[in-house]
Amino acid sequence: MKAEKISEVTTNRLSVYLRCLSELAAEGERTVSSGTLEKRFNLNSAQIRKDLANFGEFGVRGVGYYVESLRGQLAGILGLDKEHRVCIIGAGRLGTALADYQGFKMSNFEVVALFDADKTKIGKKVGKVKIFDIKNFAGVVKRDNIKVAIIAVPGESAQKVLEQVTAAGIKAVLNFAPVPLRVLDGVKLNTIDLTTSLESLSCFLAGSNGKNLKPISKNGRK
Amino acid sequence: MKAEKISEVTTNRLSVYLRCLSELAAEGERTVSSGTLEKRFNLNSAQIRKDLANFGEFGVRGVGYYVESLRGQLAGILGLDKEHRVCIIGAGRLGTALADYQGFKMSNFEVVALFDADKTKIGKKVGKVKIFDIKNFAGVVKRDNIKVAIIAVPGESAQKVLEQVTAAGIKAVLNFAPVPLRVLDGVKLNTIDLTTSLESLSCFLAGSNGKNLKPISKNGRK
DNA sequence: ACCTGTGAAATCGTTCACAGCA
DNA sequence: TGCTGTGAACGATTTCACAGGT
Repeated sequence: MKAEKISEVTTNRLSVYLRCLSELAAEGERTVSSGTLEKRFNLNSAQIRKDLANFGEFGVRGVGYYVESLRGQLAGILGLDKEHRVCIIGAGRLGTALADYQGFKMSNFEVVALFDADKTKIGKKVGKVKIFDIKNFAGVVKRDNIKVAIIAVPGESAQKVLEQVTAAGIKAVLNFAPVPLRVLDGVKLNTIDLTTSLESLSCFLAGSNGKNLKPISKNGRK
Repeated sequence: MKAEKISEVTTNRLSVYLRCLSELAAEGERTVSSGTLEKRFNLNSAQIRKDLANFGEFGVRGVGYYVESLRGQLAGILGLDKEHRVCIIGAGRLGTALADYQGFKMSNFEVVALFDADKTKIGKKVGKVKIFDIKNFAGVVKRDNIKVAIIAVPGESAQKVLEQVTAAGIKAVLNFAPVPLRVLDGVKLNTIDLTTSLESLSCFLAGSNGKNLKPISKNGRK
């Protein structure tokens, strides 16, 4: 094992492996080999082994991996053994839908606050989560020990909100605004860009990815 | 220009460039250089030029790119000049939130149907979009000329739904279920995996990515 | 026989650096 | 001079293939 930088694609796969293991555990499997994972979940077995080997020697030659044990290791590596307190900025459609999304529990995330600038929303609740004034952001973050922020505001305000978030000392941010954001060193920003995902489908349907590209000749304005 | 396979990361960036250009156009800029885009939106100028050069010679040496003209080219490449009719499968929280998400318009996507298996939901409407019985999937898809499907069902049913979707002839699918899915050749599947995005943040906070990895010694069971 | 862990090879993607055109 | 388009260098990631443990 090496003590080097692990790439993001690698850790993202760990997350996938963990879910596969949970499924196997639910079915009562005690051990699993990388080959079985390859066939069953169409992953690449060499890649699975390489990924895991970054963090230790979890497997047993001739046998495979012990499902429960590996599950625990992956949960630890991914930091899912501690609760993460999360806030959501933007109490619009997306923000409120996220606020009572049930899937957070699985990863030990707890949404504890919503923020908005709209006076008519402040003080209301979405499920159990109260909507606070964005002006009180830093105070609530400190008081409630919030470590993760989700940005669910329109693109125009995203950069400003991000700066507010990092100024309050938050180091992990999930962004849904479809704009390029600048972030300070030491802060982790993940963007989920629905627009790009959609346009990627559109591009596929238009055939612009595949082979046959028409040599669009010359630039527009002469 | 070459007539080769364009990678997904490349086309995803086109989508970003297009949004940057729209912003510049709104500000009245007539031309822009890759260097300006680099500084302003923190992109890499060489990469921008390479990406664009895959599709033609859009720039003018000594000048840069004509904003409006390039915008049109990119919209064409991404297939945004034609309307795409979309359905959403799963009328739960996520599905309904997506059904009246306003951002689809920007990319010329139109949500025309929701599907669910829950009898109590069928026939109701979310905004202007009617909820149909999933049993009538293929029929509605054909009748309404639907070309794109969004899967917003729980992980357990996602694979089955995907098979139904492809059986109905749909070739472009956006999936929100956090499970590995198998897809036929010729079908484009994009997955937006909220769980992985979150766990990536958690992993960062746990410090498992960075350098200092403890040499977790041996496999679990003895 | 089976399966992991891992160098080496192959592939893919990004950045550099500059020739050449406006 | 300013900027594009692009080969070449570099770096990262994936896959291969096999030595070695059980």
